Amino acid sequence: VTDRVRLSDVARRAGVSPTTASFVLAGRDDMRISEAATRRVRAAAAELGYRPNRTARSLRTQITETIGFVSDTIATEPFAGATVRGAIAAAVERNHLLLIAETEGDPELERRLIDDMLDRQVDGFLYGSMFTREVTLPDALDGHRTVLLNALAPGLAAVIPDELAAGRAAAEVLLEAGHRDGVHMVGEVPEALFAARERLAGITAALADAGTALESVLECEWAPLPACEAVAAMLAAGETAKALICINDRAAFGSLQALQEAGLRVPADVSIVSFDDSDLAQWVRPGLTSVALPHEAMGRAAVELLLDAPEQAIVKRLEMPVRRRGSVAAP
Amino acid sequence: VTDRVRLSDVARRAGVSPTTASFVLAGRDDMRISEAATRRVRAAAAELGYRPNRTARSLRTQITETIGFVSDTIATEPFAGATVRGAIAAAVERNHLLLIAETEGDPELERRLIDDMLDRQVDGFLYGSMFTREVTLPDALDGHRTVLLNALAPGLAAVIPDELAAGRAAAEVLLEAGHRDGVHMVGEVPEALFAARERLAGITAALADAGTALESVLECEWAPLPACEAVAAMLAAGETAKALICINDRAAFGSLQALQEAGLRVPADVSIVSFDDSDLAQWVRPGLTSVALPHEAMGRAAVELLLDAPEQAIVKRLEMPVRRRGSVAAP
DNA sequence: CTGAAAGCGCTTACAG
DNA sequence: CTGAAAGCGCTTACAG
Repeated sequence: VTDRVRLSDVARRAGVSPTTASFVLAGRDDMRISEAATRRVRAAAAELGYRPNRTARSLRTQITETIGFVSDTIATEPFAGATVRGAIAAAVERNHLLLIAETEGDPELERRLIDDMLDRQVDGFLYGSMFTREVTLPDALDGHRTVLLNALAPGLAAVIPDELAAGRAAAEVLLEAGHRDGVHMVGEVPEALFAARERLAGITAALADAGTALESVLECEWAPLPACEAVAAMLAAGETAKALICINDRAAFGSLQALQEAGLRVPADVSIVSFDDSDLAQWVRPGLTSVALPHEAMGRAAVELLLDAPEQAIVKRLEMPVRRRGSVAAP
Repeated sequence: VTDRVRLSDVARRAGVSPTTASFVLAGRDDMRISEAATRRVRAAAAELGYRPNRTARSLRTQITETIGFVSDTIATEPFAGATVRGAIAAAVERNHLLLIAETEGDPELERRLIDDMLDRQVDGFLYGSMFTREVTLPDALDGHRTVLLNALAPGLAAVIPDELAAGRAAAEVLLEAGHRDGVHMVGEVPEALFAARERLAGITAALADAGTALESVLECEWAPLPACEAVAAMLAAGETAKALICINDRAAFGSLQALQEAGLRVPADVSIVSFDDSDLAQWVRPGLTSVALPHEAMGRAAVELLLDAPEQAIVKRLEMPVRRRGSVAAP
């Protein structure tokens, strides 16, 4: 590596002081630098391929244009890599870079990672959670500009998916197709799970608005096998099902298997709507109509909130778009 | 935020010079600082909760303990988020942090991101690719310590999955179960695709060692529908299939559908082995025996290579472990 | 319109 | 055993 060009190199070549060179390069036209000097500095910088040493600049300005992204986990569904991608893209558009770390839910590791980022003088934090939930902000983040990502805490800026509206949307897809009776929900709804609670509330509200209600909620884990067993059991009990609202695509996948094994066709006999819009939703046949988590948009929105509205404790609820595929038909 | 404690604050409280405080905190026992001074500095630092300003330190030492992770894409299969996770974990274990960015395959954006990281004085780079492939190192990275991740270039350190051995392993799973005839491969093998080429080479070699060979290669895209159609067409043409080696789990998923529709059972009538070990492999029934991409291990290995063997152009081929499930049986 | 000087918070020869 | 001083590469009052 050849040594980096410094500001003093540019200044010397342009025949001005570092002060003047700095003013020109910073674009501070309030300093009334002469046309000639401006031109010479610009030319010198270009010829030498000058790039400012941001470490030095940051030491002086106290600004690093770097954001810390701290999350319990990064790679896993449903709080997926697309969130990271969205955050990175929004940051880069605003000339920032992201320092990323995973806490694995370990408070000690979390503390250390936040300190490590603070030592590197990050300008602010994105604090993320895999599942949407209420969190308490770590002490280490106290007093530092932070936006919660897929998490909520009193008095703090946050970005979450609008699960309530998503629940309504899922139910409305069925209502629009003409379904009123025999609508079951597949997947347990633990009180502690924000997404589940809100989805169910939205579903219930939309059905109530239409003067009807859920036939039943099949309590099972959010995975193919449990869902398959739950649906099979319901069918075996003689219940009629005309439509299933599955808590996620994996549960929908299992439900699909149960229906097939029972000789029921989707969507001719039973319609299915689910949540997440994971890859699975498009691989399965028929494709699943699914309400998507706006991962990328959430990452973007969090960065935008952090950078554009530094003082406000706004909670942004992002729309969860419905992806229509072939799993819904008239009853 | 209360102002950060500086080294000079610690020194004053301990009654020593910043020099002495720095030596103590840096653990430079070659400087023979007195027991008493050492104790006082340590106590003062602890009481004040001192943490060094890494920006200032970096400006002086030219070391940031920060690594730049540049990849064409980060969130997508098969070069998955687990790679990022592994890299982050290995970095944190070594007291480093990761600056992460995505180039989206755009050379201009790539150039800019690398420069942005260089401006922040990163100590080195991980340069990643979504698909394993030969790359040419961007000019901007010239002369900077770099490890390729899921990519190869002459004379450079790199971490890639051992696809050749993986191909052998897939074939051996079938051979061990007693398969010799009627083994087909599902999925096209473009010359440009390193993974495909090597997998096929490994399969071919293992079968040849056992004195047999692939019945055919079904050329189709690596997705459920194309694979389903290709397998259906083969069956319709009257070919007999006893085992399928599918280029990835999505192709295996499609193959499974085609077999089911043809009334063939897996694994009783036809065995299936595939690659990737994605979530799909465990959701499907029977579960797919699949050769896994060691994402997390690759991320870890790349960081370790970068930090522990800075001068060597080692190419690490990481083992792809076979995950055995229910899709293979004796013919 | 321009430059000399101070200072951001550290580390590290150097001198004693 | 310890400290005064220089310096990493910038930015920015301040003076002229």
